[in-house]
Amino acid sequence: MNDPTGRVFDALADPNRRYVLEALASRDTVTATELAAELPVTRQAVAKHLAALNEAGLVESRREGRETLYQLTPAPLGAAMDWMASVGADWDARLAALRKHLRNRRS
Amino acid sequence: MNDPTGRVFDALADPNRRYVLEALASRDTVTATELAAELPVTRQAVAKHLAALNEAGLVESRREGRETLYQLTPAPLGAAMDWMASVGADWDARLAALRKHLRNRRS
DNA sequence: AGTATACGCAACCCAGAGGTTGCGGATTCC
DNA sequence: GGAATCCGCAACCTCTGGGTTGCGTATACT
Repeated sequence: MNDPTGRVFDALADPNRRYVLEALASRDTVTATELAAELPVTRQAVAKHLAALNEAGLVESRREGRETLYQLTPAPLGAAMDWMASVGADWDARLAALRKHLRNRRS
Repeated sequence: MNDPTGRVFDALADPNRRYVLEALASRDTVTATELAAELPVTRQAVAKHLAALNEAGLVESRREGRETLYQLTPAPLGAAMDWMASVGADWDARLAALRKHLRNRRS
């Protein structure tokens, strides 16, 4: 799991974690207890998810007084999207080659 | 897990599954035993992974004689990329608004 | 016909992820 | 100072996901 892209997909694989990211996308700062009120899980569970997101580099934490604020860091999403795009692109290339080959055979 | 996007991320969360997709991107057709030779796992394990990828709509299977051929179907990748893009975009929008706000305060 | 190959199905094992409860320590409010 | 929040740490539980072995079956080779 040293692979950063792998950690991102791992982080995105959980629905609660995706909810956290969605919330973070429209709220720009959030605390664990705040999210725990909107989710069917405990504050500690949310804290673990935030830790996982932080581990994946998708989130940064900053302590402000007695509460810990979490903030989105969408950069790693780019790398993950690049991976998917490359898989899709290579496949598209092969598909195009196949089409060309079929056209040549037919003529 | 009715959410199709969720199933895609779930599928991409496993390194062996990502290897399968990479192989499939450059080979356009593949069998379970073939992949099992290149991976540190059994044929059955690979078969399960292919089943998971099929469940996520990333792969299609077709039986040809005594072997089962698997083929990439990259369409669902697009939906997953859209999800990530929207999260990133919303965040970027909020960031731009914050910058604007700071500029106004400063002047 | 007999052997070898490729598959699917089922039972089983096990580590780890997601979740909970129960604390104790800071920080803010009155 | 005392009560109310907000947090982190740790122990614990449960269940599912990735993996294996074993077996029966269908297709291909010779």
